[in-house]
Amino acid sequence: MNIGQASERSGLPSKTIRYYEDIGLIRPERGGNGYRDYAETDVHKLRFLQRSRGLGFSVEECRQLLALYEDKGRASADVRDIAQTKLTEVDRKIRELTELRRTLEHLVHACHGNDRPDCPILEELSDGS
Amino acid sequence: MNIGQASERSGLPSKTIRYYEDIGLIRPERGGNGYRDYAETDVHKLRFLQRSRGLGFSVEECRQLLALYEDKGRASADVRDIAQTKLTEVDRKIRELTELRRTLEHLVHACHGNDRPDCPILEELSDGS
DNA sequence: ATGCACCTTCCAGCGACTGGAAGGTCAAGC
DNA sequence: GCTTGACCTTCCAGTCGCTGGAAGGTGCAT
Repeated sequence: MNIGQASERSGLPSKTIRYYEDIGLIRPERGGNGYRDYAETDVHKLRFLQRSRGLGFSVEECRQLLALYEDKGRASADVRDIAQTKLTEVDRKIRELTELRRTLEHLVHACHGNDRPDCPILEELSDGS
Repeated sequence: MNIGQASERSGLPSKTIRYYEDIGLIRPERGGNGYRDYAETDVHKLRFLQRSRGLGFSVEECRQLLALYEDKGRASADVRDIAQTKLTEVDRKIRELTELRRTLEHLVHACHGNDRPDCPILEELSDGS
C-alpha cells in the first residue's frame, strides 16, 4: 500500500513516516514507480511507533523497543527497565508541573484583574517575593 | 557590568543572555571595547525572564509580560489572562501525564522482567490491547 | 612578554517533526 | 488523447530555546 493509506492506518502523518524512514526506523519496499510500498508488518511497526511515542518514549527509546520487539531472544527485563525509567521521569515531571500549577494559581488569585496598572503577578515575577 | 556578572546575578547562562539579545528581549549598552555593559535594570529584567521562563511561559509570552511590565499604563487583567491561559495548559498537561503514568505503571507491573522473551509491554505496544 | 580568564562573533546542532517548492504518476472524465 | 486533480517523490528550510565550539580580541597579573 502507498504511504497515504499507511498513514491513515497507523495514525501517523505521511511526513512523519518519511522522517522515520530517514532516521532508519522503518524500511518499506519500493514499487516500480518509486512509490513506497508498505506491507502489513510495516503498518504494524508504524502503529507500534505511534503508540510508544504517544506514551512519551523518545525516538531513540522507540528504536530500542522496536529492536527488542523484533528480537525473539530478548529478555523482557530489558524492556521493563526502559519502561521503569520512563515512569520515574514522568513522576518527576508531574511533581514539577504540580508545583508550577500551585504558583500560577496563587498568582492568578492574587491579581484582581481590573484595568488598573498595579499587578501582583508582575511584582512577583520582578522581585521574586 | 560584564556579561559574566550579569549571568551570575540573573541565574541565566551567558549564552542564553546573548540569545535573548539576539531575539530582541534585552538591549544592554556597549563599552568602548565592544563588551556588553549591563545596568541594574538589565539584571532586573534578566531575573524577570529567568523566573517567567521557569514558570513555563514561552519566550513570546515572556516578551509580552516584559512589555506589560514596562508599560506603566497597562491593565492588570492583561497579565492575568496570560497567567490564566498558562494555568489551563499546565492543568491539561498534568492530566495527560497522570494518564500516561497510569498506563506505564500498569505495563511495568504486568511484566515479570525475567530473561524469557515474552513481554506484556511489547505485546500491548504492538496490538494496543 | 606571557599566561589566563574573560569577552566577541559566527556557524552548527539538538529533537522531532512540519511546511513548502518543484516535479513525477495515476486514474477518471471529456 | 488531454486535462484535471489527487497522490506521490526529493530536497531544503524553519520551528523552539537554547547549547557547543571555533577563531579571535581584551584585560590584568606576573
